[in-house]
Amino acid sequence: MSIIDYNHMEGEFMELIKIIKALSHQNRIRILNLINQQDLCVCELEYIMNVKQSNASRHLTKLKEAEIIYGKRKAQWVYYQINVKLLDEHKFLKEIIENELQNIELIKRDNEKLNKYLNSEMSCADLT
Amino acid sequence: MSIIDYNHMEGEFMELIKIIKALSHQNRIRILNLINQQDLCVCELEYIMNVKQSNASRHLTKLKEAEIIYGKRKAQWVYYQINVKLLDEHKFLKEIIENELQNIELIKRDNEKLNKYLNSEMSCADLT
DNA sequence: ATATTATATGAGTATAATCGATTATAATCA
DNA sequence: TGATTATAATCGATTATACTCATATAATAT
Repeated sequence: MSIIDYNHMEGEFMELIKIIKALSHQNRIRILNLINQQDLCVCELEYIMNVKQSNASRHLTKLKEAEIIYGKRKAQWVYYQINVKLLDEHKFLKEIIENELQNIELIKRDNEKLNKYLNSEMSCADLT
Repeated sequence: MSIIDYNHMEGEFMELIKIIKALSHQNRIRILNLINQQDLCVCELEYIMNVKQSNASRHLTKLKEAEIIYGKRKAQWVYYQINVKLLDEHKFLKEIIENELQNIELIKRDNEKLNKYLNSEMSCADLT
């Protein structure tokens, strides 16, 4: 039996805690901020955030498990996007993503790097 | 060096993550819901939530460390209350506490038990 | 088919969070 | 003062989370 006994916690509460836990890491917040502006694949996040591929992938998995994001495959790449439906159902999520992050330096730098990348001629294929 | 290297994370980001982490446990959410309605001391929370004293106290400490709540001593008892200033600065907090919890059965039961207690002649002194 | 590229996952390790029981501290009361 | 009560802090054990490296899987390209 685990300490947090999800079997004795009803679905709605469990889901909320799962969402909040998914937000409780800086890399996952950074990912949400980025893909809220533009669908991105793992290697693009890896490049913009300057993290290991496995790191980006694992954090994406956590966000996916909480259904905050989902991925759509295009050729080799999986493009991740925000689950707008969930954002509408849980306004605090939208609040965090859209209003809590603007003054954070690391987020600003991520945004600059994203914009530079988007304005360049580059694509995922050039990032390796 | 810790995995989450707070030294390399600027203050604003660190503070936000700390707040979100403080929300990522069902007992802490329950506490916030309760003291949002009424200042309560540890033994009252222990009684209403039916948890161990050390459990309630530790979760309160986490919320205190994130500055979401603070305690004021009255005689032997420490009454905890919401930090309204922080709630105003971070609207997602207010969103969660006031709009996310109403449909959760466990929260409803907590509220019922709180109201029964408040309508009774009982005080902390009677709970042991 | 084989090689290449992108993504996901298993393994091992390190750190962090949680629990209950116990002990320490702080205020009150007899 | 000494006993009582409320709260906080500590201890050891357990579970959860996060990290990287290496490998597996999936799609594409030659």
